[in-house]
Amino acid sequence: MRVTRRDVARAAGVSETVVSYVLNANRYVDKDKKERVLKAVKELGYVPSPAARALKGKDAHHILFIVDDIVSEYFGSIIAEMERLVVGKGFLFSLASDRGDSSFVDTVCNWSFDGIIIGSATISLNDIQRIIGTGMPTVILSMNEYPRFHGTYGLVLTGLRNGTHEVMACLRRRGRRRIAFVDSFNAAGRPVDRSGYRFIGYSECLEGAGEIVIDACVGSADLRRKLAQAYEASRFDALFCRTDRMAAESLLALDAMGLRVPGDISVVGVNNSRIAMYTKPRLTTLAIRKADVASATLELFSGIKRYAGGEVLTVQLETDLIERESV
Amino acid sequence: MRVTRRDVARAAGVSETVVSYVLNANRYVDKDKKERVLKAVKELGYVPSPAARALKGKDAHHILFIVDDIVSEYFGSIIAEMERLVVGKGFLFSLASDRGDSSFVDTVCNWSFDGIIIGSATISLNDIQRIIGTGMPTVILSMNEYPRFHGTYGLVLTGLRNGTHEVMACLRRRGRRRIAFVDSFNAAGRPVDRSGYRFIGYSECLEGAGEIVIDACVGSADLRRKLAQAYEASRFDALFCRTDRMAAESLLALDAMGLRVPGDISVVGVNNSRIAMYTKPRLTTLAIRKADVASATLELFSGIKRYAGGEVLTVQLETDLIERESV
DNA sequence: CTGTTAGCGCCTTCAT
DNA sequence: ATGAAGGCGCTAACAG
Repeated sequence: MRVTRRDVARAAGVSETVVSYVLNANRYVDKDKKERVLKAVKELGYVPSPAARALKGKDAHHILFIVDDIVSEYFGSIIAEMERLVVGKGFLFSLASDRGDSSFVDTVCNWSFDGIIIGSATISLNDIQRIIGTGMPTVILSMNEYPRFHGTYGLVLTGLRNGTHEVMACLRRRGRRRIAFVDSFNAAGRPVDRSGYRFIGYSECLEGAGEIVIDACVGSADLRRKLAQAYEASRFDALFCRTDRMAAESLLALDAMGLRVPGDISVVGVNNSRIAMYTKPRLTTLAIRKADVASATLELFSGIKRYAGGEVLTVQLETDLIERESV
Repeated sequence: MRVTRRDVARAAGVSETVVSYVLNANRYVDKDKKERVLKAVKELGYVPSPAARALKGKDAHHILFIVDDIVSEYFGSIIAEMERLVVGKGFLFSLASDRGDSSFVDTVCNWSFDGIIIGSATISLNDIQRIIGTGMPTVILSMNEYPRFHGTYGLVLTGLRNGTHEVMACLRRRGRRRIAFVDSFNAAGRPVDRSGYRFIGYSECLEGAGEIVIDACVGSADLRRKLAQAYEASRFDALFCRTDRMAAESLLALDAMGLRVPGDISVVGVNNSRIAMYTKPRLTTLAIRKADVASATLELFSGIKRYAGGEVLTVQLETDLIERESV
């Protein structure tokens, strides 16, 4: 059955308090007793109940990741990296997808997390503020330009803006001048978010050329239609796509339109996801350094706990442009 | 700050106990008071602390998913489905990847989950038994033939075995006779697991033809080499791959070998993941009904809580063969 | 150096 | 129909 501190205490022949002291290493404990405790802990496989710890306001070894697309492997790989970094320490990672309904924030606020990662581009500013307001260490994986929130929190700038500059430069080097921006699928089919770093980076590199934007499409058919339309109107010679998935979809669409990649058109995606390896031609893609994101985030969590003066701790990361066959 | 039951009680002008009674609906409470409580709850955005509930052994609204490959979108889509089913009820989904070290099981056992899903093919039988032994509702997403564990638990048979029969039949209809089985990547490069339903289904349909097996490869280069070798030896005319990813990798390898798909060789994957849409040719794939997996799992959780007589509750699901261009 | 004690927020008898 | 009180497992003063 469940093994509690009491069991350990009995097995080691000490009082329950001593067990706590040993495990939290916050009191000097007799060498001998200490060893007995450690031994008992190991033998019984004792792990302090996170629920009880949480109740006392202590670390719960619990990290929450708020995402907008659970299926995206982007989040999965970051979690995998973080897990690697804390393996053996008994951490638990949870996922919450914000599906527009703010009520999930109530839920979030009543758990105790050691860290909350906001990796969703669609979560409302108000909800972000509420989450930061709980006092739980929060870091924003910033894909967008955000206002300054109130309180202490972390900001990981993944480098998409500069990375996009690189993409654009690469495209230029290949002689591309009429570069279009392709947004992600979105059930609502709304216009591209101009505060996203990808788009900002894109528009900063237009060098006088007019912007060509394919707003969020509802599905493959819609994309196909809009792409054809845009080609008719603008004769674009390159596509910078918000994600690899969109780049892959675009590849299909272009193929259907009889356009050759990279012969006629260059295509670039973002994320270096598995998909990018298997398309034909293989995708050139802007890779976020996921391992860096993971370690930076973890460090920010402890940083936030130390300084709580209301400042925002920022980490700026680099990206890597992975050139494959599609440019 | 954090809003507790006490705040609600004060706001509604009742005692804390009444608040509990209203929320748990396990006592008759005066209509009027009840409404005041509900109103206060809504206004304050009160959510009972899961930590405190867990400590009392109540539902924690917390579900754990144990996986072997976090990056795989398979698990992500099942979680997404489950989330849809319980949206608004304040559920939290957590991920644990078993990385061979059993110590994570100690951790798992000391949390309180309302449900634990075992979706890992590599977790040890011993660990599974320990998890079931905690008494927390456990369901196994069964990709393999498993022994009978001790205790009450759920088993979701995703239908891979019959599904594989369909795949083989489809391949036969296309005139394929020398069908090879391609295992997943695996750092250890070990031989294919013959207790997996995919392999079982495969070997049941050999009809006298000898089996052709590509054991787990360490990476793309390894796969390429083994595939070439196997082709030399057996002149296979079809590949049934453990996952879409392996099918995609195989496509690349075959292309490098100068073999045409589906002209010379047919290729089939499993999972209907996004990848399958973007390869060239597009992948024929065996789709697991993820939405059914999600709902069956949730139902099993409540089933397990009701009957606790030591039986195993089983659900048998169907699959769908999605025929695209690669066969 | 170690044990005793008072909660953390909640649920559940037990009284009323 | 409702309130008081004990305790889930743990931590952190507070006394020895």
